[in-house]
Amino acid sequence: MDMDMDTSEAGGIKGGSSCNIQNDDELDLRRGPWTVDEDLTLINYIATHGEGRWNSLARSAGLKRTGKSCRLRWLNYLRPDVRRGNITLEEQLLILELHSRWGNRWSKIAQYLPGRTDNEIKNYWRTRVQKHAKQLKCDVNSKQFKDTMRFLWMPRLVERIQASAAASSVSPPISTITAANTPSAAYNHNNFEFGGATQITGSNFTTENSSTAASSESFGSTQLSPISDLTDYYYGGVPVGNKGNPNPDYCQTVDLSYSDSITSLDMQAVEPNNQHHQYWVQSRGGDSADNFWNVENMLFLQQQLSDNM
DNA sequence: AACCTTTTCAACCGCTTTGTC
DNA sequence: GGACAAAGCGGTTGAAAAGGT
Repeated sequence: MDMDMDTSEAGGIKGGSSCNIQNDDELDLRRGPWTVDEDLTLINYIATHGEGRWNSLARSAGLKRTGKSCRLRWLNYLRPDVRRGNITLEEQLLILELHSRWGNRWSKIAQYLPGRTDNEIKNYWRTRVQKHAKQLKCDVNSKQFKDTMRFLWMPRLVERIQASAAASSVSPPISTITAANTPSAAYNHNNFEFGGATQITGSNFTTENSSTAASSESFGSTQLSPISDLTDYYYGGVPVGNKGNPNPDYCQTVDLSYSDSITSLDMQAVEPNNQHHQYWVQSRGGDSADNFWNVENMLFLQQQLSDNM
């Protein structure tokens, strides 16, 4: 096992144990942040010999690191196809959807976000999503929070993706719409039923071969419709991820265009400077990609939570 | 400017799964 | 089928950066 391997190489189970430190010293194994020289050594070695067999790789390359540490450094940081930087709206949407299906299966989720590592997705979930749950004083795994994500957060993400696509004039053609199946209608104050069977057709998660209904139940870990590998993903007609080139033919497009039926609340949702109604939760780093929460929604959720207690 | 608090994320730990003999 | 090693995974930690006072 890796633990055993580490024990034999690094000399201990607990990193902070004196035994471990002693053996680390004996083996002169390094820990902590990687230096530029170490990075270059690892990159050059893998460029020549390929990756894998991490323990022998570490020794052969002359790195005073465990094989495990080398593997992690390569996969999470040095690999040439690692994408860095802010998680895009599309990626956020995909993470939310896939997490609703698979839970904390970070590596599985990462397979559908090319260039993103499981570690990065995990960190995103913990720092952003769990933060919101904490702000709302509910458990991140609670039905209330999951419903909030599906009925408020995800439709809002779709809107923002659409809005940004429209702003950049590269939005793909969208078929005609009806007011009833716009995401706006789905969480319109008048139509919204928290956790109930509200009309959410505008934000159904679709794949090339499925039309998974976005019921609140589907947000749990059960009743998951199978998702095929190598599938292009669309959420509400918005391509949110792919394992290859998006093919519009695969898209079971759900009408998403805005219409005159958009309510005042909906308009506020895409109007970032409305100080009166909006409480934009700023994230450090300036992405603002997770700023979907407004006072009304938070109060609404809190009301639901108190009603259910 | 200095200090304190909060947030982020790279790296680690330990457990499980997979592969090989 | 058992033993062992390697790889993979998810949870957690802690240093550094950023924000707040």
